[in-house]
Amino acid sequence: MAPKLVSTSRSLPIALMHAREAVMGPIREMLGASGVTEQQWRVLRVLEEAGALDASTLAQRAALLQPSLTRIIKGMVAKGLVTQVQGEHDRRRQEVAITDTGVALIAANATRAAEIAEGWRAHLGEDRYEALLDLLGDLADRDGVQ
Amino acid sequence: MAPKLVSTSRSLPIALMHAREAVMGPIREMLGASGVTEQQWRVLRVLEEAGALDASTLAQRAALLQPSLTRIIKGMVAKGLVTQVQGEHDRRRQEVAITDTGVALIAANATRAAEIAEGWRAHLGEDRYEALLDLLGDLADRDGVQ
DNA sequence: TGACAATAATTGCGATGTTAAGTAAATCCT
DNA sequence: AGGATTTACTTAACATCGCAATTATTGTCA
Repeated sequence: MAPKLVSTSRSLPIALMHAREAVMGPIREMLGASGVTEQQWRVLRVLEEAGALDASTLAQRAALLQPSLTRIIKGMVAKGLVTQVQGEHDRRRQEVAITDTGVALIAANATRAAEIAEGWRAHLGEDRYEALLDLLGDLADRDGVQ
Repeated sequence: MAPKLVSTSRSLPIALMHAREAVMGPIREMLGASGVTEQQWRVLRVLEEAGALDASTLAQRAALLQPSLTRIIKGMVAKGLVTQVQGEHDRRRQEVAITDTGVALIAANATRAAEIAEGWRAHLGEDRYEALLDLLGDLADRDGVQ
């Protein structure tokens, strides 16, 4: 017979969706004023941290699919937030880099972003907050297995 | 000056996205064969567990937005997976219920779904798996605050 | 070298996410 | 009673997701 499935309230996918919903709320509120989406924000954050990246690596680190990134970058180039140049050695690659405008947008939101992150940390407590990030990392590391 | 933001690898939103990506992979693979999306699967799981629900409650429990649910239900009614009837007392409400076909679809995937869930539990370990669900629940409970 | 495979990115399509506006029904309030 | 609010859902518009197919470029190897 069919096994009994766990309660939906203890289902990992549903719990992740609910958590994401709660976490993204304040972020979207913050970003709305700057006219960037949460995806564009992730792209900016990754690029500012890592420097110029090819599209594949950028997509992976920003948790975006390649096709989505292609379209997102197009909009960001138009807004002057990033640049996109063809790779020299490998002309298949598209090197994406953040612009001064993009850096300025991050700076303009850094205070609020830090406040929001601190709010979560305070809500869960330092130790549990770090433990959560570790656990989520362990899930992501298992990507593709099974 | 602008505060320094945490590394993107320790960013809660990005960690959640990566975890979701990893967790959903095997599920989508499983559901693809049945011709249902992960969202439709969540709707079925919630309805089978809770019985008939109005659209708002269903959307909340399945972690879907109302507009998305409206469209998803339309497709599911067409496929015979759920029924949708106007509320008797309150005719604004739409009562959604799972059909025998929907129950059968869950049963057909229950074994594989249980295997996948067990894989995560084994990967993290019982205690850490439960702790993760608790932590995600705490995040979701904070929805709206701040 | 030249067909073939592999890689990086783009494009197309249908479904969903997100916000805002619209519609219908119930509730409030004097 | 009845006009203003609130509530539940739907529709609309646009961006993104997720998958598949395509294009352009590079790498492989007989």
